[in-house]
Amino acid sequence: MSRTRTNDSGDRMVSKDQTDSSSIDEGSCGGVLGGVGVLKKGPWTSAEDAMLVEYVKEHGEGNWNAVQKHSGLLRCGKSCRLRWANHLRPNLKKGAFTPAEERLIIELHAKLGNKWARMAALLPGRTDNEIKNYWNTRVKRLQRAGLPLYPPDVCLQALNDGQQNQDYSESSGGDALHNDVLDTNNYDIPEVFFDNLEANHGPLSYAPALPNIYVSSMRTQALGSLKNFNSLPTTVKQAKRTRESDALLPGFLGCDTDRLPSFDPAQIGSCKKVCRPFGPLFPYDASPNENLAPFGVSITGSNAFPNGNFSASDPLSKVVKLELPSLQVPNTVINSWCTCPPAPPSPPPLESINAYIQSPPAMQVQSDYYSPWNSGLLQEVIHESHAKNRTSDKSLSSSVVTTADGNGHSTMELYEAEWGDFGDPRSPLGCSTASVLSEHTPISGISLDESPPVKALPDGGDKEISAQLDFPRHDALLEFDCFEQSSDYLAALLGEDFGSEYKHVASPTSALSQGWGFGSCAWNNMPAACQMSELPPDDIYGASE
DNA sequence: AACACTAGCAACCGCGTAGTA
DNA sequence: GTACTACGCGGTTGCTAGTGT
Repeated sequence: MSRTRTNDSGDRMVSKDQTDSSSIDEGSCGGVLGGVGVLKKGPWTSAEDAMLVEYVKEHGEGNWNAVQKHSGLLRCGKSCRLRWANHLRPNLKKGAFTPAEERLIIELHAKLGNKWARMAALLPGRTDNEIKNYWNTRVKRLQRAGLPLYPPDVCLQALNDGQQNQDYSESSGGDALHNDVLDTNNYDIPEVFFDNLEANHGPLSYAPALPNIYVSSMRTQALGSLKNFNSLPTTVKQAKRTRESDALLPGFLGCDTDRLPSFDPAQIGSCKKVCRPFGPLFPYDASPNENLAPFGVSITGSNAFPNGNFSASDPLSKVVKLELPSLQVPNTVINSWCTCPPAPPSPPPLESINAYIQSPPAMQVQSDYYSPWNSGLLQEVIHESHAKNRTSDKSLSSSVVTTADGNGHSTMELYEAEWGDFGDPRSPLGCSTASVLSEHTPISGISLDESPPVKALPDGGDKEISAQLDFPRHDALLEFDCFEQSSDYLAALLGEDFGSEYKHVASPTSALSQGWGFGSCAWNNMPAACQMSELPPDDIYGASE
């Protein structure tokens, strides 16, 4: 299916041009330029390429509108620039993306969103258009397959970056919701990961549907439709287009050590910052019926859903509409709903929350709405619930976190299959993120409607969850060969400083040892199921120190 | 073999933004 | 302040090649 891209455009274009004189048309660049002639559109011919190359050799890049003037090329400057940038400039790498590149793209996209040019800058020899096409194709493919867009580890890392950003913003003393850093870095990221452990997307819910998917590119979909997905980075758009200002890079590279939150094991269970504006991009589906935040808080206008998915016609969104973009939600809301102890003044009584969860209004409470806030709230609730009444009150957790089918399968198994190319997908968080992603899988082959009802866990259910999340200890993650490879690759691209840190972060084990990256992400964003586990973190991940 | 369908890619288009004269 | 230029990006279109019937 895949066409060879190597040097194909020219030849193909020649034939095309030879047969299609209609390619000469009014160009978007003005069509007729200064009476010189009609600007040509359509595929480039080898002759045109040669002319352009010659021009660039002589005059260098830039001033593309002068190309037509100086070279006689009947192409608009824009077209020339694109042609040069995408096909003619030296050191362009042709051919299919390598697995390492694919992985890197995925990682970058998780961090940067649709910043194709920025990604291209980190992928030597690749163009933004190429990356975009690859991504869009991939999205479509995975969408069809009902797969999540991102592998668990990438999701988690992105989330962790968000945490870092949050930490940074908080430590910087600024208004976390209004400072530029956040505007730039903290894109609305869906959260509430533990919801996705719902049984209704039980393990392997769609795994059988994807046997033949191109494994190396198989992560996705989670994140919904292509449009939804593509729209998500609109948050990036709104984050203002700074020209390689690197404003976003900290988010992605996440390696500004000054910003790195220290990983305090003592903090692990404290659930202190469960609500974070998750960092760069976590594209996901924000279909209309998923806009309902827990407890009836429907956050509309979120930057995360700029694509119109917040349909006014959506009855669910009528509950409570916060018209502010998510990052502009009043602090009071945030404080009351998202922050954990110390003593949040306004969190609804646990009982009421429980009541709500257990007897939600007549609306969808699929827990598949991911606001930047509900995660924190839920985590808090869960945490409190767990702390308060570890043995008696399982209802809350069971409402939020449900086990799969009880047969011991976990969603990770799916990813194990999906992510074979990238080593062991059974990251400690694979369980959650996979579920999270699957939650937003409209085309998963299993509709939400078909999902089994959320079931309350029997006593000890949390342990069951824990058992189901019986992922290997983190030392098993050493199998993340490809991940390491891509990290190495990134290191090579970005220099040792970044590379080393990124690699450390990228490496689950090193992340754990360093106390961030996977480590901090792993726990702070740990699905409730994991957090509710009786096991201390060390018992989950294994001794990290 | 012929046809229809589909995936992937190159290129275009329109809009917005940044830099500069 | 304005115009111009270049760039970035999302969306779209059209073509080619592969695949299925």
